[in-house]
Amino acid sequence: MSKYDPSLDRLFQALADPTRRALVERLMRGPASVGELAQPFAMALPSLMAHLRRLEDAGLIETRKDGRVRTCAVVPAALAPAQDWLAEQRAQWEGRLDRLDAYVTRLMKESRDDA
Amino acid sequence: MSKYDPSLDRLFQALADPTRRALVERLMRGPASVGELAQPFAMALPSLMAHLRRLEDAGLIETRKDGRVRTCAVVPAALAPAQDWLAEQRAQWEGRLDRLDAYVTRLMKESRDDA
DNA sequence: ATAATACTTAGCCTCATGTCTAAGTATGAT
DNA sequence: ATCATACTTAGACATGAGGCTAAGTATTAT
Repeated sequence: MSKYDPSLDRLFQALADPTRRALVERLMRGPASVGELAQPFAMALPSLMAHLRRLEDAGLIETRKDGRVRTCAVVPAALAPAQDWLAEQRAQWEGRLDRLDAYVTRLMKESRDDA
Repeated sequence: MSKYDPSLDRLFQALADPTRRALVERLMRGPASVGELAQPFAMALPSLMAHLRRLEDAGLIETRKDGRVRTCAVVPAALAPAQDWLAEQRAQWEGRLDRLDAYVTRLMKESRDDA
């Protein structure tokens, strides 16, 4: 488990930019066109498009072009690998605490038995 | 909620690199010296040190130098903001589904009443 | 005092990222 | 047919990221 997964790289990297996180947050409330998405940002369109491309590469959004309008929608399931990795780390940590706890408990029991 | 938080940038960015994720995974099993951490990686020490610095800047690890040995330990709580952001997105999405569901339910009810 | 160990610092290199402007293409409206 | 709209593509540019080697520093061992 948790071997090297290049898609996790792209996923975390996609989420590491405030503009892209804002785009995801916006799309979680429903699909939108590129123009609508761009509107709140003080950024040239091509720059924003580049962010959308990165989100799409990471699998976080899907887009489709109808006529001259491209509509973007979030793919919430794409967040799962990130959540899973984080949860796995927490589990690892908690397991470690449990083992420490068991160890200390055993030590205490032994010292009591020795006494 | 979920205004722009630059520390999330550093956190996600720190997790976007496989070497750094591996370091975190390793440290979740217990503290280690720089040398011990470096051992499994085919990478010059300074390169690895740079990764450790990034992890430390992101708050994911803490280090302390005793004599000539620097010991590194993970700070599991530092993962929380990432988990929280992800959970918030999921909640947003589910809220959206709930509203959709309510809407459809209402439509169906109305069309039944109309009939 | 010398030498080995365990990092550290400095500097270089290449590629990736984020941003821009300017020009191009495809579609919808008139 | 012409024009406006909604992206798209291309190219430039500055900065940051990830890697290396070589040389430096502080500790510990002999």
